[in-house]
This record gives sequence, structure tokens and C-alpha cells, in this order.
Amino acid sequence: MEADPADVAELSLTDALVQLSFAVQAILGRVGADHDLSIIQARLLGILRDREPTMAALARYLSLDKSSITGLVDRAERRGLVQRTADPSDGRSVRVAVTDKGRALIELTGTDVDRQIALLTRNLSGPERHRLTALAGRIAPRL
Amino acid sequence: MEADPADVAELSLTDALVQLSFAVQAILGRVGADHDLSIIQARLLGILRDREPTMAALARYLSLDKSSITGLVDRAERRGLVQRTADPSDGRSVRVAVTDKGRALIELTGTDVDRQIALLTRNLSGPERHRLTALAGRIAPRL
DNA sequence: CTATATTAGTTGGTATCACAAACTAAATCC
DNA sequence: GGATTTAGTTTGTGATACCAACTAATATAG
Repeated sequence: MEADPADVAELSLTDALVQLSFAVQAILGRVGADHDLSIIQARLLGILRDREPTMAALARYLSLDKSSITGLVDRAERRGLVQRTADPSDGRSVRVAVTDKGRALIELTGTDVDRQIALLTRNLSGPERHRLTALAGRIAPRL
Repeated sequence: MEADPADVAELSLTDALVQLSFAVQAILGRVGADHDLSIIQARLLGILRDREPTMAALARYLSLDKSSITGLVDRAERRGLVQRTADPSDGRSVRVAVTDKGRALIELTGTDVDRQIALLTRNLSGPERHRLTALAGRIAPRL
């Protein structure tokens, strides 16, 4: 799946995107490790920055089984990064909110990711970065 | 970390690349699941297509602990996808080779990933795809 | 209004996967 | 030849994913 890197001129779109994807994942993994956050925990906190979804909504956003969300939120709650609150409109449901601690952590993490992405793309000119942003922004699905 | 999707025009390079990365990972995860291969198993087989590395080399390529490679290769070997062979030049060392079964599986998987990437990028024109390939190819590190 | 069906989230079971520390066997160094 | 280093494995631990089954709350049907 990952092409022979010596043959850059023949790199397919698939190989280019797959390699880029793993490069970005490697950054997320390293920066996350520095902040004691797994990638999935960082994604969770990222979602919670601007909303308080239900467990079911989180399962949809993250494309995970609801039982996986239970475990993920359990562990984050145990660390004081998130908290569950009752949903007044539905006794079965809970809402998940980020705590101040969690928000601080994800902001720091985001700053470091920005820095590492800047390093990753330092060989591109300003216009090239804009072009990459525009192209990438047109194909990745939205939350 | 993942920006408000309604604000596409203001998407940063970081957010664009992170979202793209997860979109590609989602494809790899789904296609992998269809072929009963985890992402890391697919990466392993991808590396083994054109070389027979040592365990240590695999740890470097995949940026994993050597004990993780032991487990990964154990499970792949148990499924008949790879095999360990002795290294004649170093009694401590083993070489890992893909089997015919493993090669067939990774070829199929790669074909499906190509198809899904084509779907992901169907909104881009031919020249835009070339441009994205070139830009991405210039920033992702090489194996 | 009550019984039945559906939904939200949890629990238990299982497997994969990651790292750290410690171990064994082989190779290297002095 | 003994000490040190290296390659890979083993053990322990924890995170993370899915499936099936469960409980409690809500919605629906009669």
C-alpha cells in the first residue's frame, strides 16, 4: 500500500494521501503522547470544545460503537477531563461536557500540533500551503 | 482540534490536514475491516511487499516498540500472512517475509483503497488531483 | 391508561495493540 | 575468554475496539 518512496514521480494519489495521512497521525500520536493524550482522547476533547453531545452523537461523530464511547468517556472522566451531565429532556440520555482541565489540555495539544504541522509543511511556499488547504478542505467530510 | 465545519473558508492548514488524515484513516479502517485486516496489519504487509526486513527494521519503519512488532508478526504469522525466516548472517536475527496468501490479501486491499480514495476525491478535477498528489508527495516523509 | 416496542447507555466477554521492564541467546569488544 | 551489547521474546499492564445482552426510560399502539 505504501509505494516505493524512491519513485516519487510515479506516486499515485492514493499513495500520496495514505503517506500524508500517516505522517499527520504520527504527529498527532507524538504530540498526544507529550500531553498524555491518545489520539482518540484528543478527538473526543476536540469535539467537546464547542458542544455537549449525547453518547450516541459522540458515537456518530467518531464512528465508534456506543460501548467504545462508554469506555472512552469513562477513562476521560476518571482523569477529570470530561464530565457527564443528565439530560433534562430524556432520562435515558446523558450529555458530555469538557472540563476546564480538559479544555486547557486540548488547547495546548492543538498548539503543538499546529507547530508540528508547520514543520511538516515547511518546504511548501505560502501559496502552496493555501492551495493544499483548499484542496484538502474540499474532500474531507465534515462533522 | 477539528474546526467548526461550517467555517470552511477559515479552515487552517492544520485542520485541513487533520481532517483529511482521519478521512483517509477511516477508509483504511473500513476497507481493512472488509478484508479482516487492521490498519497496522495492512501497513505491515505493505512494507513486506518489496522487502524482507528484520524485526528491528520493522520497528523503525512503523515507529513501534520491538515488543509490539513481536506481537504483530505473531498474529500475522498465526494467520498465515507472513513467515519468519532465520537470518544466515546473524543467529539472533530473523527476517520477515510475506506469504502468497498475505500478498494476495494486501493487493486486494490496495485495490479497494484506490477505489475509495477515488470516491473521496471525486469532486476534484484531474489537474487538481495531480496538484494534490504533488503537494502531498513533497511533505510526507519517506520510508 | 396499560402493555408492548424502541431507545440510551452500560456491562461482560473477547481480541488487538501499545509500551516498559526483564529475560535468553547470539554477536561483538577488549 | 570474559564482559558488554544486541535481537527478539516474554510478562505485565492498560487502552481501545466490537458484539451481544442487559436495565431503565421513553414512545407507541390499542
